[in-house]
Amino acid sequence: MNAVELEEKLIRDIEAGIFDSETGKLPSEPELIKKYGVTRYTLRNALSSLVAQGIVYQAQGKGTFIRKRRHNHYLTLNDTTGLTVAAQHQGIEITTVSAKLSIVKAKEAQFLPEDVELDPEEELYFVERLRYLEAAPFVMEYAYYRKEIVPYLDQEIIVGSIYNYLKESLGLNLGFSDKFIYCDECEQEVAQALQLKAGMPVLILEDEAYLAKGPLFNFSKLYYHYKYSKIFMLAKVN
Amino acid sequence: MNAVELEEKLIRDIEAGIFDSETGKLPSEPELIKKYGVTRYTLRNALSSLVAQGIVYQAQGKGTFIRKRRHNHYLTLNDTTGLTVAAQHQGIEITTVSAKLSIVKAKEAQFLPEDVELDPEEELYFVERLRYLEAAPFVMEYAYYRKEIVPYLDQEIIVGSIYNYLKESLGLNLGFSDKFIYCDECEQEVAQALQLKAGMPVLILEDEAYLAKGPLFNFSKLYYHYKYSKIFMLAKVN
DNA sequence: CAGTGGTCTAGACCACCTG
DNA sequence: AGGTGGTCTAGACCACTGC
Repeated sequence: MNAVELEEKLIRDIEAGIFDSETGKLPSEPELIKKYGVTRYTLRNALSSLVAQGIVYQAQGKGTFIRKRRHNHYLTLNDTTGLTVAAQHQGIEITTVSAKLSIVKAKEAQFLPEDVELDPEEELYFVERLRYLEAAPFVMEYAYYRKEIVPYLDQEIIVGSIYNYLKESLGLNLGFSDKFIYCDECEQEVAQALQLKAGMPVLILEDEAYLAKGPLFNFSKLYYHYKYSKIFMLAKVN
Repeated sequence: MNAVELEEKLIRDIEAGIFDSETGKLPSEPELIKKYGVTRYTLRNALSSLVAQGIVYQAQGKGTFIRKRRHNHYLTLNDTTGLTVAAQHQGIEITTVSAKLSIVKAKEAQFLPEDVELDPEEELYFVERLRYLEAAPFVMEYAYYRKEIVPYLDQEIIVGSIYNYLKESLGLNLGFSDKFIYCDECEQEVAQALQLKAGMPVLILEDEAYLAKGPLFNFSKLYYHYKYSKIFMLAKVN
């Protein structure tokens, strides 16, 4: 069993309630090592992933404890998953209600990445998507993909999961992404899509995504409806 | 040399430009191990901290590379530091222009933590602070501290770094904190403090902070001026 | 194929908490 | 003092990249 498998097994076991439900205490590391037949390295990797997700916390000298959470938020931001709709696991669905595809040159783009200088003549796919959370407008996305890295996109692909297509069909090895979060007054075009009024708040997420090998392949700007968007994150305190 | 010392040394060496400035490539791991006299475990811990800060990235089969960044943001959110003012390193200062301290019972609090049930009669310190970034109003903070864990606060403490006081003077062992980020329309009281108008956007950060041993000791709500607040974060892409 | 980072094993010692 | 998690050592094998 590797770290990822162990992590999934631990989550299942926690949800199944097989550990002490009174105190929320997990067995000690030596016991878990025996129970799951892994080394301490693998166990601790799996556990630290659970810690990062806010599922458990570890206290030196005491043990590992399940966290009781009553979170009621839609977006989760963390190291390993980026920004995800937490509620998707609970059956709440995101649907793409409109998606538009075009090709533009970098010099014509509405915005450019902060950290990478592009050739003005470079061709980019431009994807505009409006997505709903259940029946409510949730996010208006404007995304550019560098054509030299993502050679093909079509309408069918962009209504689904673009990242899955990049990984599965194109075999791209995705690496990391920079995210910038802020809020601003909503402009007319976005306001209309999200059924807001111009000047009302909107939560903006700028994203610059890189392949594992280093090059930028995608940069985008996502406008979230402020009433349905709450980002969750866990941090170590220093 | 331990992982933290190595991390600091690596940052100094990167800033000093001692590595290949053309490609940004660091020496390979075996070479760094020799150079700094540490084991691979320690080296990789230090490097993964640099990765989490967006200072370098690692590409399997290729090497470790320095990232060129031109970020222009004020707030950094990451695992190990929580939310920090990035620009502080560059001489931009945060000053507390007003700070008010009172004691209330939990049942009288303006808001309560999502994840912890408090005794309505429990006493809390309530700290209201307005802080400026240079000459502009930056953040209005409303923070509650559980008196049974933080037995003493006074005016002098709350104008400075409360967390430093908790660590250094009270010897508390801080653990982790949940953070919720969203935006909303600004209410009158906050608007006035931030020199905004009611209804304009405001970036809100809710924070629930726990000791290493597990108990909640602080929960707060920070209202950031939307024009000066941009949060940076780095994520692995799956 | 050689060199890179990614994962894992096995074991030691340290720091912290509780009784 | 004994048990807990936190850090570190030393070494092996795997997966990916580029020549």
